[in-house]
Amino acid sequence: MTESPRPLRRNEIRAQNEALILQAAEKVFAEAGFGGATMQLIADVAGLPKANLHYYFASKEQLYRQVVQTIFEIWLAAAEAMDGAETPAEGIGAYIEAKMDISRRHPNGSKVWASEVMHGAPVIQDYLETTLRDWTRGRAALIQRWIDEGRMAPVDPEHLLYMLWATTQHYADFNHQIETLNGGVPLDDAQWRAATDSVKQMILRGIGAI
Amino acid sequence: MTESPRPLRRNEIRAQNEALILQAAEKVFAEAGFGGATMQLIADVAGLPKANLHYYFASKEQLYRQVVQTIFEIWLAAAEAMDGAETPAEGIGAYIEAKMDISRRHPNGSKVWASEVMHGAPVIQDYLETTLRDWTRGRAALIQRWIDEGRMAPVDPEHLLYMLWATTQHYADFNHQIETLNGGVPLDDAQWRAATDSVKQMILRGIGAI
DNA sequence: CTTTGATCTGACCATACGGTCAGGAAAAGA
DNA sequence: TCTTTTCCTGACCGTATGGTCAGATCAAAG
Repeated sequence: MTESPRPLRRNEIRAQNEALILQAAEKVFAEAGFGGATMQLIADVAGLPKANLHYYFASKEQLYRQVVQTIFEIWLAAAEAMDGAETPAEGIGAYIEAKMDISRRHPNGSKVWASEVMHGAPVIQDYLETTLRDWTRGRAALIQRWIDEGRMAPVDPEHLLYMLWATTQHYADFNHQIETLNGGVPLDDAQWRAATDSVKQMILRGIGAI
Repeated sequence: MTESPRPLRRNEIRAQNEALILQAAEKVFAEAGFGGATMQLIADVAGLPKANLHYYFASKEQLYRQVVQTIFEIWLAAAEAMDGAETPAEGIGAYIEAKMDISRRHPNGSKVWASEVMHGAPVIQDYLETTLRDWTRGRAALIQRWIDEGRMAPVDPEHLLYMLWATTQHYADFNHQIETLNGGVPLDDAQWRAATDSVKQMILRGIGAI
């Protein structure tokens, strides 16, 4: 569509094409699943010949792995919203805000992750056992500290985390269902604001943080 | 494995084989997705020759459709737990119990449904637009009535329903992740009880029902 | 027993898929 | 300019897939 006529430098070419392919792959993997996605379709979406994909990514699986990895890193970065906070209302509220924002901006990434985990995490099992486990333990400890300090109700920190993940990611993974129930149109700005506020209100009150 | 040596009657043969195939299909579709599932694998899991599947089900898509339909009906039946109730705590509490129980007993069905919706509901779009929409409106009205009667906090009924779906189904759809974080073993009876209680407590308190 | 219609299945087919490769085009370096 | 390296791609390949079909098998009706 909008092709830059300027000749590209070597570095730019590689960076641009890899980004183009990853973007197309995220979309196709999200819409069709790993098994249903085809390299040909990804190539078409990216606007490149199929053989060109295999120049940058050795195999379908390797391309998929990169897509999943990218999403995971986005989520990890969002978790920092929880850290600097003094109170649970602040920390968990900011985390909900950040995760709802990701659900809106990266619904496809969220879907690819969900699909991967649902199928038994064949590709990112090591991440679950290392990075995610450590992350979870750290945050559970933080929540437990808040509980011990009497700043919130004595809930099970692990199940609270599951609720946070489930609820926020639902707006990405099930956005088609939500859209259908919304009269066939996506949530607009005000509705996303309302959704985020609803989630924050219900969860924060549910854990006695407000 | 446990084959009944007794000769089967005609009706029994059909009913038994269809059930066998549907059960195998649910498992394979859940583990591999629609695109990744193969009729050969479903046949192997069912212990039947592949050609026999096509005797009972005309196509892979038709078999898939039946699997999705079955799950949907299970969920609809569970919704009745919400109806007879007097108070929100009773009604929503019973609904959470029922949905958590389904997540434990039918994790594969839940995954197939999630996968179908994530991929844009190509097969069950009509269900979303008719049955599910009507169901949602009915329950939202019921919740609104409770709010108007001052029995619970004024939350947005629709977002409450999303939270209920998201949280309960998370224990089925992401059971692999939960299992990994649980030291690699599935939740036992006590842990399922604790999970259900946690969810009930947080949500019911979150909506001011207790 | 004979007939009938449902059940079953090995062998087969057309297609689509992931992946390869030889060789051309283009940019960077000398 | 000439050489080298990277980038690009049409054509091709082996394999696996969903689906078909003719004919065997078997329960039940007459």
